[in-house]
Amino acid sequence: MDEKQAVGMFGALSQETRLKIVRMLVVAGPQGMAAGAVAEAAGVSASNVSFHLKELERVGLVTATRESRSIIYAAAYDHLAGLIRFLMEDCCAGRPEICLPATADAGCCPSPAEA
Amino acid sequence: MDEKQAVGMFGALSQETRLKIVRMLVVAGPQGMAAGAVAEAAGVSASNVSFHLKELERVGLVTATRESRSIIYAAAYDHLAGLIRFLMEDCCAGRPEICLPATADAGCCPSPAEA
DNA sequence: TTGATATTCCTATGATTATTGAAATGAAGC
DNA sequence: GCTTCATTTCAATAATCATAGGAATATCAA
Repeated sequence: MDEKQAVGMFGALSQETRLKIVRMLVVAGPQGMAAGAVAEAAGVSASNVSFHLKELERVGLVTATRESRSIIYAAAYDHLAGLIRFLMEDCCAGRPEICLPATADAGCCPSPAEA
Repeated sequence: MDEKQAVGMFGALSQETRLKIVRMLVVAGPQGMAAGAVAEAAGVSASNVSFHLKELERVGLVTATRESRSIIYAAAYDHLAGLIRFLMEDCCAGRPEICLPATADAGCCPSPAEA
């Protein structure tokens, strides 16, 4: 992950519809959702969701695979992880006590206490 | 953290200079850096760094405190953590094995293996 | 107060981006 | 081959944002 990639990804996430889409796909899991289902769930037009999905795919936040008539979009978990890692890189050099709460408890990571 | 806040934060991070600044401040730790030092390190003009620092402060990614003649900017670790949590929210509902790598190993979080 | 330093405000300009609807493409079933 | 369905492309418009330089403000030292 380099700076330009990260800027592109953050830019993709800095738009209400796209952020909503990514969060939906993150919840949807690896099986993903069809473009039409995304459009309906997000409440936007087909052409508009296509526009945004393409942008998300361009920056690497989602993947697209054709499945019969539909195109299935799924969150690119590895790239999401890379983005977070990039943002917090070297945060903890010498000071894990500061950055642990910022990274560890992202909703599912077992905290040091329970681990 | 609501959607609009998150969109604002991602928007703030979607600009090369601002992303560079945030990453510098994340590394700098809670003591932060003076605006002038940030400008020099980022290689941009004083007015430009002021513009970007203000935007970062507006969305809550950095904090500003006056210290004599200088204004010290520091990363808002709690809000950064909130942003990451918001993005990955409910990712792991039922599937921690998918989302753990995306959140746990953000550069400093002890992996389950070492914990 | 005067001078020096640090930061911010103001104004203008150029560039990028979101949105829409209609038309076009690609895939599947009859 | 024709029809239907899902998605994408195209063109035009409106809105937002980055950058620069110069003026203005605030703090400290002498």
